[in-house]
Amino acid sequence: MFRVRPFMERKYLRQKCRVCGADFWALKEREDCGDAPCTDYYFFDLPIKSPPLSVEEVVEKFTGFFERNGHEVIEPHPVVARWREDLYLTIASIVVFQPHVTSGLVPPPANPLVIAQPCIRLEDIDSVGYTLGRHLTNFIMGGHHAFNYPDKYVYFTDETVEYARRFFTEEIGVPEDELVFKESWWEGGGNAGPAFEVAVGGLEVATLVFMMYEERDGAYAPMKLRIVDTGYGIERIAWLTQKTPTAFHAIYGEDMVRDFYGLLGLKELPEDVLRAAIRVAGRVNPRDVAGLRRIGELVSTATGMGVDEIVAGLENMVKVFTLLDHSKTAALMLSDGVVPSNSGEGYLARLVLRRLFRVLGDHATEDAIEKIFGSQVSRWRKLYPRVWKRKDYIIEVALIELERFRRLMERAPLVIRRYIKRSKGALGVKELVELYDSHGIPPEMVKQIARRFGAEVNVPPNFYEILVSRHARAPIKKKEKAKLPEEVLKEVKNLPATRRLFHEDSFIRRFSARVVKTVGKYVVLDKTAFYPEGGGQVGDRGFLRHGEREYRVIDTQKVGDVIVHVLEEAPDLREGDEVEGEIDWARRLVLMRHHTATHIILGAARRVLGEHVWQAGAEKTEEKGRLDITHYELPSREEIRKIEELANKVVLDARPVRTYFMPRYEAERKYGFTLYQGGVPKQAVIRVVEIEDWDAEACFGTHLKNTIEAGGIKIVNVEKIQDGVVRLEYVAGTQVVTYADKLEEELRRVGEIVGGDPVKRAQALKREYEAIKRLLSTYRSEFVKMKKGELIERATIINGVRVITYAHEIGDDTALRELLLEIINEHPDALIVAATRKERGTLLEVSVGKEALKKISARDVLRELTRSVKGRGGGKPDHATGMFEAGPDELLERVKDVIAEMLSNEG
RNA sequence: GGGCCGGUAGCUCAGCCUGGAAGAGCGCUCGGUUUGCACCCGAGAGGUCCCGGGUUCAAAUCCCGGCCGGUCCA
Repeated sequence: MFRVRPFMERKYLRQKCRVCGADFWALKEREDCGDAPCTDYYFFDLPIKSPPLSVEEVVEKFTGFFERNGHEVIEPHPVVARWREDLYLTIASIVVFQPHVTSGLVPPPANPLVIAQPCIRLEDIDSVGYTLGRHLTNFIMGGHHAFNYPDKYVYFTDETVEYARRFFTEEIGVPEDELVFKESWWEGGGNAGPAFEVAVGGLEVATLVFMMYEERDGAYAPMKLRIVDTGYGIERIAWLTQKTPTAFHAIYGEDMVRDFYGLLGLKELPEDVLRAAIRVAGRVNPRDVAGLRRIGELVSTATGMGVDEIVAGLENMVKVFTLLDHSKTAALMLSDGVVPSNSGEGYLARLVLRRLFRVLGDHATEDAIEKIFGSQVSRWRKLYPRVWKRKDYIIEVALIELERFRRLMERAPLVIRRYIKRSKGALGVKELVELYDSHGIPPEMVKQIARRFGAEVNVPPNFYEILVSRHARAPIKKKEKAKLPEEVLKEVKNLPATRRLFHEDSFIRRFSARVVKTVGKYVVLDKTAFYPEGGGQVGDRGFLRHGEREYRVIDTQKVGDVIVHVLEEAPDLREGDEVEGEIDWARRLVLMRHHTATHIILGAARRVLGEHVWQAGAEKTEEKGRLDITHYELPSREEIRKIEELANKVVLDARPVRTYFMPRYEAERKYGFTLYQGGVPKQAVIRVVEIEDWDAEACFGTHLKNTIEAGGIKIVNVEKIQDGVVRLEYVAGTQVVTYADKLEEELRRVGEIVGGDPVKRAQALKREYEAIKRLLSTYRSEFVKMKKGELIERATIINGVRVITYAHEIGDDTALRELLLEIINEHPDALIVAATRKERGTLLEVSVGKEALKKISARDVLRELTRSVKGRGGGKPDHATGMFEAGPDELLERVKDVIAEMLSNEG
């Protein structure tokens, strides 16, 4: 496998690395495999012929070379992998072609092809900066791909290695002696295959993967396709040619690095120190906290600078590099329309932004944010015009997130104080984990703040491991539960595709068709106008008729390309029978209106709120349409009104609604990825629903032929269902009348109840309610004053205790409580028992004054009482309650006897 | 999509673990004091303890379900 033709022809030697033991190929004999960490970086010392190239120039060189060699250049895709259900971000160029192309379902847009794909990988986010540029969260992967089908071979290992050899030697001017191909094995995303890692002077510059296996039932099996999957590190190649001290200098340019140092008020290390550092940086294990220290020591011996000074300088450098890296990643994500939130790709965007704010620390001002993102969008204007175009959105969202972050930080001391109090001074690992996990406060900050409250905190070095172990892994992919019984699925799965009359003409309501199969009450026809549930549109209902018999269709579903009618009862039908179908047209028309309205509203929302608005879910029922969109705040009344206005304008414009079947890549080229609002179809040819000059989406559903048929659209509800996601609900056509009717009726009924104009009466009632509350409290205190005197007079003094019994009949518990409290406060020698009739019996409440407490306890009174009377009770010595079956008068008599007896025993 | 945390006066929160009569500070109103930018002193108003159910003699407190907010992880 690894003995490829170019190696044989050019007499490369297969050797073993003395350090890592890997097999590799090179022209000359050498000790190691030429890749960090087996060797230090030494590419600065190599005579590389290419002039210094910027990132943009490397992209041009790369795509140009492969274009000249028979590859078609493909435009890069967004960094947010909207076309994939199992990934949030584009982490490699091959991702663009997964899973449909790699599985063989869809042909590639060109073959072979070349692409310079911006990618985002957050796995190594903790290492950014520490490795002086080896780890980045965003990078451009130059990929040339060839897809070899069983009946169509393009090229494989020999040509791939030869292209790499020629690109690096001829285009970049790397001396061939220094080109090392290390044998390797690559696996990921369910695919695997042998690979070469290409290294120059310690720097890995490309990986050549030969994908030929796929995971099937836990083992690797040969794939139908054999795919050339290459990844050239565009930034690393730029670094190689520029020989700047770090990759960051090569990517962003000296000026921008200096500017970012300035933003943090920091100064850069001298160039010779940086050069000494980069030379050994390949050895650093970024997960090891002591890494920088070790570099410091190594560099100190080489340059004579103090270790502490070097380490401090390196730490500052890490901050600046993190800032550069994260702000570019965030800008890329936001420009692709990601809305920060607490789930999905929105969370990833928030994660990156928050790390950026933390690095900024006290420098995290509005001004700094504007400068940082302003300079990123300018820097990448040429390579990523769309980032430049979305500048305002990027900055607006970054500022909103900054504000959120600040609020979180303001809250932090309060939360930490609570935890200190709760855990009695010492914060343990459990508290630290909870503070981070539930409140987003990292342990370093906890430590700092806790010190102010005088609490010491020890952060375990493996804190993040502990954290990770707490989280059980869950698959990203949400499984859709089957709506049909298992045996039906099995029986129906392999039938020929049902002809979809509803796609030929969405206005067909009657048709005749032939029965293909029946399983119980499930019927498959050779063709049908019944729309099966999908794309958020519910399945059709109606009737199937056969001779004199009529069967009610209660739902329609699909299994692959087979459409299944769900009948109310098992029909008397056989294969080949001719049946007549009729769909519930009134219902279907409403569904079509709501479906087309959904596309209209989405278009309006994108225009009013911005292009980051993306469909996050939708449902169309008979009652209303529902559309969840990504947006960073609840739209204002004004914005909603504008969306509604715009939507109705589109309705009245009478724009044609057209549907086409189109090859996937053609549709993507024509309409962009906004096509995939409602999800990604699995076919090579997709169905596009286009509202003229307004909206185009890949959609399976049934639509009106013209927007005017929607009649009108009214948004009836707006709510935030999750951070970053807003739900719009709306009705169209006759449903608008139904809705208005309902509102009118409700308002009428409210008016009837309050007697008069609802708004005016409600205001008056509110005022009256407040007044009555005030009046009630006046009456209460009057009542208490009056009753108090009366009860004191009626008291019987037994053994120095003023015993009072009282049957409370007015049903005001608050008044009673005030009464009892006032009596025992004013007369400490009082003991009062109040009885109130309740649904479940009689509630006794016993209150005892301070003096009387020396002789008798309320709890004991109840305990004694329960010896002779049926009931239960308890409480404190000065206040107790109990529930009894007997009536108030009888109970009060009994309790008087009990108290008398208790007090005489006492005396 | 899942885990965790929170929801008590206009605001910030205590009380919840261990059930027993609704609390503090700020703000507000009134009175006193004071020419000093977080004045001071006194009095007062202000509550659906998120909602629903359960356990209990008794629930802000315990249990179950829901809603809302936050946060971490996919």
